[in-house]
Amino acid sequence: MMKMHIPHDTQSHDARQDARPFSQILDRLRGAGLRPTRQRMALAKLLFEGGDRHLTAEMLHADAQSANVRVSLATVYNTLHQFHRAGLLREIVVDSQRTYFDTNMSDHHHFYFDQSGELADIPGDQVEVAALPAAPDGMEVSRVDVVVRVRPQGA
Amino acid sequence: MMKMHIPHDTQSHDARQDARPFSQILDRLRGAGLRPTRQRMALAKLLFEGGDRHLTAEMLHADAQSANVRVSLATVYNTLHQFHRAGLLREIVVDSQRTYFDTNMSDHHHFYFDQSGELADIPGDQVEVAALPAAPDGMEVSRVDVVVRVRPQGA
DNA sequence: CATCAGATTATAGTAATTCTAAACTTGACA
DNA sequence: TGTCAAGTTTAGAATTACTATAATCTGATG
Repeated sequence: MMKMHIPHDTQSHDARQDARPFSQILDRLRGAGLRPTRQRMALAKLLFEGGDRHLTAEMLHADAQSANVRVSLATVYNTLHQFHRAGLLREIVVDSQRTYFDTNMSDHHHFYFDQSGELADIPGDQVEVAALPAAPDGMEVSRVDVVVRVRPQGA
Repeated sequence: MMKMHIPHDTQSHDARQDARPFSQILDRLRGAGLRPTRQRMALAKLLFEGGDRHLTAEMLHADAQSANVRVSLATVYNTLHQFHRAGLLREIVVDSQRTYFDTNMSDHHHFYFDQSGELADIPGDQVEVAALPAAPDGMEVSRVDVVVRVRPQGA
């Protein structure tokens, strides 16, 4: 594998292609007061080079291992939360006992497959919340999450 | 308090008034193949006599203690899940690490107060999901949950 | 009122996550 | 470029919310 010159979008970029997204991440990290360390940059690569992803800390940790990036699980947790605070990731709550992070920051909602625990994006324009109540006194809406739970037909 | 003959719906019932809601619960439990034991009936009383409530297992357990109902935490967990399966409670996922149950079974959505971890019902007609995508192949929608996350103004 | 499937309980176990404290990097500055 | 404080990482312990286990109890049925 990996021998032919196939044009693809996630692997084997040249330096030019990498430059744009990574300087963006670098800026974001610096802006958030986070040093661009080896671990953070490696995790960022794993997170943002693969298109839209939904993953848990354990999943990212496993990813890192298979990519021969040695990072502790504690660092994976820290990094996910830091990236979240820096506005690079979205946190999704669909399952108590498991926190998912979404690399897709655009306005959108989710399908949740109850049996498998998997998540899928619903493009933003396919869900429309037509009416919303006023936020309670002294409060403002920080986000509206719509989760469409699905199960195999007839289950 | 509690001295006048005010028509009310949740507290200080006489036996006649209790008969209706509790025979309903009794029927539901029997229908679900669950014996109406001392513990289950006591928890049902705590759950359904106080109007609409959002609570965790720990909260219900604490409630039971203060009402001098001795029930183990394990039984509280079992009972909440059984009531949920029997269609008496709704399970709400808004916070990884904490499962809430809602005694309000009508069609409605929720406000979630991020700082305090509290939940409030939004009446069904105040949220309107106007457009929904088709469920993925072979799947059917089991539920649509809308969570409006709020925070103190300016936070 | 004896039986026994079903219910309850204390306690141990588990999974996800967070904490801790020591060791290691990093970036700024001499 | 060497030094150092501040920021990071790490292994492992701790915590939290929940589930499993196995012994004991209960209550519907005959």
